Amino acid sequence: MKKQKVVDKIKDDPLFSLRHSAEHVMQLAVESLFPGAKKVMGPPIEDGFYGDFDYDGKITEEDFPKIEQKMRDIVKENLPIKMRVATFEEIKETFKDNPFKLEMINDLEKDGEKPTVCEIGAKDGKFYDIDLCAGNHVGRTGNIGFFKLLSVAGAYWRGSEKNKMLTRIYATAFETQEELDEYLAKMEEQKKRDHRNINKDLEVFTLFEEVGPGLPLWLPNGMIIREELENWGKETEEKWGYQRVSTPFVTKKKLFELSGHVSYFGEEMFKVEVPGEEEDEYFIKPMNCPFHHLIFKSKTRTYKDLPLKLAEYGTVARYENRGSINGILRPRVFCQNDAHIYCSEEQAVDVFLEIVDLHRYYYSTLGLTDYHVELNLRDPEKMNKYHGEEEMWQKAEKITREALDKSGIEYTVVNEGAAHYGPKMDFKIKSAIGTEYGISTNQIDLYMPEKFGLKYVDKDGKEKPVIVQHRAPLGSSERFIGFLMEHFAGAFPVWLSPVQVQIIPIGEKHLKYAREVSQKFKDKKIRTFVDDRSETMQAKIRDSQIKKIPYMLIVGDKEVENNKVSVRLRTEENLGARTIDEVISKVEEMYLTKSLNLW
RNA sequence: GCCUGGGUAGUUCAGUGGUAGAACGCUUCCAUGGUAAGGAAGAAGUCGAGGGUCCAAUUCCCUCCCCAGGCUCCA
Repeated sequence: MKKQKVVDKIKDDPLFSLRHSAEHVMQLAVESLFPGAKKVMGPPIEDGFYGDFDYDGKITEEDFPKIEQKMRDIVKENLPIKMRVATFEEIKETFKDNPFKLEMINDLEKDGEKPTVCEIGAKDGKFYDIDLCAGNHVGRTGNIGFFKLLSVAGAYWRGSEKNKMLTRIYATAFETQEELDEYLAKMEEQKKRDHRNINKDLEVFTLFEEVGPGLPLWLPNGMIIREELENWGKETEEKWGYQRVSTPFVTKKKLFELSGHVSYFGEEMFKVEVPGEEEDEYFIKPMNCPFHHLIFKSKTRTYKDLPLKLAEYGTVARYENRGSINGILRPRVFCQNDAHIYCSEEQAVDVFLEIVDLHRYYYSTLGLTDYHVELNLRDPEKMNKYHGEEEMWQKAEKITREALDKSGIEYTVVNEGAAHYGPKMDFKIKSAIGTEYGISTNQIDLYMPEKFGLKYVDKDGKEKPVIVQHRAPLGSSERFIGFLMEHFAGAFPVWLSPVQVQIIPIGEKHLKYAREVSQKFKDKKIRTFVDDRSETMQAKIRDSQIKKIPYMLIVGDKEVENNKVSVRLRTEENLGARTIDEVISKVEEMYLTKSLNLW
């Protein structure tokens, strides 16, 4: 289950009351079935609700049927659910054995809020219950609709790993059985779309325990996608005035101390043992930034050089949390579509605008339309974790906001996600099935020039440049391709398809002709294969469909005789017999224009 | 990292205190097909790794490794 937030607006949703009530019923059921289990809390979330319990024993998915049965029993009782204002005295007494509830009650009291409670059932009723609750309920337990428990998980109290871990049960509820079934079907679809599932048919990457977690090996198909994408990135950057550089993947600790990364990411860096150099610690680079700064510094730069755009497809290694590794979406080694832009303060807004345009170009080419920008500023409660002067930060924020406002792009402000050296502008993209991914991050940085002593010669003396730090519209090749696998459900556009044309000879006697046709496509650098297995045509078509190969060319007696090919698209469209030249020019056109269409 | 569940053939999975099965895939042979699975035979497994209990462990227990789903605030 994906992380979901409780948004204020869903409180108006009729499902909110229903799920909120269902959650209370779940609490009742769990408390009666597992003596000692204490409810802590449980809000509705976007797609359902969850309940957190303080319980020293184990609740597993095997227990779900009996919890659900108990819930149905409570539903049958059709008990009233009522809200009322309580006194702090009363509820402190009620929850005297529940330290988590008491903590919440104390917070309420501190904030000067009125404690409201909801009561389920009558005092002499079977399921009498009182709970601290902000309300919005359906009137009776009989109205909680159709529900299903989904999964059980551990969750830290208040999300901090220093706190006790509670048992969380995820569930969902809808007004009708049909809606519930529809939701469950959607979940199934999401699972099928998971890039790790798609990978089984597409053979993009593979993982080995002996290589290590989060360290994917790229298979030939994956490499085709990756190189097409990276070449596109390089060509585009060349057109947009970037210069390519390359920097070593191992470096002394010193460099990252200078950039301030060691104190923030020290634990997330891979250390390298270097015999005979004990006085210097070496690391595999977790980012490319400091190297690019040094390249800027490698000679005298003048205002005429600005904006200087240094680009690198740089492979970096980060020792990510074991639990957050996920296929190629979150590996430990990945290749960034990275670049740093050095410019004057006056140029900064325009440079930023150009970056927004670059994103627009990339995403519209790929047909990605559902995205927005998140502007991450400093967390006002943790101001001490950021480097640099207040004035510098304000300037950086002003530049970023001005650029975003001018660009007309939709953006939201988040007060906590800034990098330690500057505000962040992240692009969040939704895949075709609505899962949101943080793909690209872009930062403005007035701090590093100071740290690295970067200067350029202006008309009247030396000035500090502004750095647009780490801009990466295509993110990392790993995550981007993982995202695209889900987005396209494996059916990549022609230019990214590992095999673009599959030639399917009907019988063995058509093999020679099939190979001749294949060569004609290969001459045009179209990725073409002949399925020469001794299988039926139907089986070959089926296999090509599963691999989402865009074009299937069937050749049999008729085609050989007329010097044609029968074209079947992966959309199951049958275009009938066509001349080879027509097909080649069509495929070539779709390939070269990076079209999202097949014909 | 922490909680829960899992790890058996390339893949998906079944199964058992007496060292293993299916389907798909793969190889070979037969079949010469007309738009999503033709047939047969065969190869393929240190049952995640190490330790313990036992006459005997893939199965029971412990440790570790790997995989999956969760884990800010949000009554």
